Amino acid sequence: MKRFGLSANERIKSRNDFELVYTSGEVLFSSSNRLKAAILIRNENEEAVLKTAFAVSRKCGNAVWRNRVKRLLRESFRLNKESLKAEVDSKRKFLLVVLSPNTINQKKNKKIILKDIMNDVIDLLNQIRAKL
RNA sequence: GAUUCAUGUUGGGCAGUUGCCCCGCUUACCAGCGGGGAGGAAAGUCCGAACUCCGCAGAACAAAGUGCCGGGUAACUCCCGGGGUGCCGAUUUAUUCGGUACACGGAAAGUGCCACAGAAAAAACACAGCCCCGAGUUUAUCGAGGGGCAACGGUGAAAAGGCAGGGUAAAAGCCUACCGCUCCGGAAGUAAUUCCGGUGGUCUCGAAAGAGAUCCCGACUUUGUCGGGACAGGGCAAACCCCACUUGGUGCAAGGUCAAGCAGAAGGUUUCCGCAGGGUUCGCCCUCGGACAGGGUUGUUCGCCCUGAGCGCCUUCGGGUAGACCGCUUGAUUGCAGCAGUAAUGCUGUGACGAGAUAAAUAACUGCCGUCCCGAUUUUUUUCGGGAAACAGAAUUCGGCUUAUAGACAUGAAUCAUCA
RNA sequence: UGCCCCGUAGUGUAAUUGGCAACACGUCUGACUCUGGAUCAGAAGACUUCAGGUUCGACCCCUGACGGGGCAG
Repeated sequence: MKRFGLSANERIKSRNDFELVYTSGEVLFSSSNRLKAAILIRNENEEAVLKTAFAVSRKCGNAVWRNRVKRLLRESFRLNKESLKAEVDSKRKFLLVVLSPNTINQKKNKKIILKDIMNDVIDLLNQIRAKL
């Protein structure tokens, strides 16, 4: 397994998993309120599972902007997921995460770069780790 | 030379690290190596097709669309060429040239509408008015009444061909010349269309269309033939409509293959014993007793209690959900050259092809170079620091149209400045 | 991917054979009141989303953009 990779079986791909997260999960907000994360935690599981997805609503901006935000979210998650992964592996949790933008949109943040996203992602990951 | 606008082309490059998607190979479920990975609009979804399934003997109607003519094309609400009309500019004084815009069939098939104003808004019930006759009487520049007329007046977006002359009681295409319109004939052109010539009367038959006779005019093959308007009824069809032409519906989540789970159907299995009792359609069923199996009862054994069902299990079948795969990218493709054509485009030769995802990849960061801007330094060149780089993301595939686009380059127009 | 609807004062709605853009709330000014509210009187506020076209004349008809909303699988 690559250290900073994010391959297909680490991502949420089925519709059932999404409905699980949105119906029975809970929602966390970053400290600056710019991002939000919907998560689902289950304790008893044979093997540790950590799956992620990145969702951006159509109301935030056009297709180019939405794709860019998703790529930046994925990039910052990919670079900072190591400690969360170790926690999940040691405690044998089942964890689903969906990261989304909360207050940022294309009108306010036309040009968006990685530094704008990274700190909020790290903050959200720390919150999730505290919940485990 | 600068700025602005319009049109067209282009839409930064190289290297490294960390990642993602597809293909191939090595491996064996973890990886490694190699190759490839957004656009001119991928957008809007406004048209046209390919392809798919469904429907369909044929015809007609309905509905929708198109609408000067010819060509191109697989097809088109597209493109090219030509014509007409309007506007602008130049030339010039009645034409020619250039640019530009145009949904540009039919208003004489019918229906409808044209507010306000105006007498009247469509084959005029004529307001003010003009002219003639004129009872009457106050004899006048009066006038009941009857008749003729539509020139002139104001309104309006639009008022029933224009102008001039004749004509008349006053008038009128009532007549004439020119123009315009319509129609007819001839010529040019594939056609739209253009050019040239002509565009009178009387009588008879007929509902009309039209036919015939005669006079006149013109032409010619010259005594015969041919041709010869009704000056009418404005606009709107992006109002209904008429005419001509076109169109079956559906859309890759089309459609097809495999197929968990759940539900369904069919079949099999569905404990054994009793000279016990009863019933029987002779397959079997019910009751009782015993064994056997499973469960419960307290931790174990015995004992006791419950159960032995059409339940469960197994096999097969059809349809088919989740899911997987195919459709899925080489095609009405495109660069260059030649030929045909005014052009759109076509043909031939030769070369190229390098996305195929499906909660949806094509990215992030760093450095250097190139472009532009700002600041410092410098006579300038240079150097240093900071900043900017658009519109926008494939989703079955093509042909168009429309819209969005920083900077650079090219062409054209306008304005300003400088020089000659 | 395909399809449908809407756009009018600050806000919510009217206005159709095509003929003066209307109403309510809100805003402003004045009156009443010690002040405010309520009430009364009056006023302002629209290039009818934008750009073209048809027409004498367009919120209305046509074409193209832009924005918003919705539906189906």
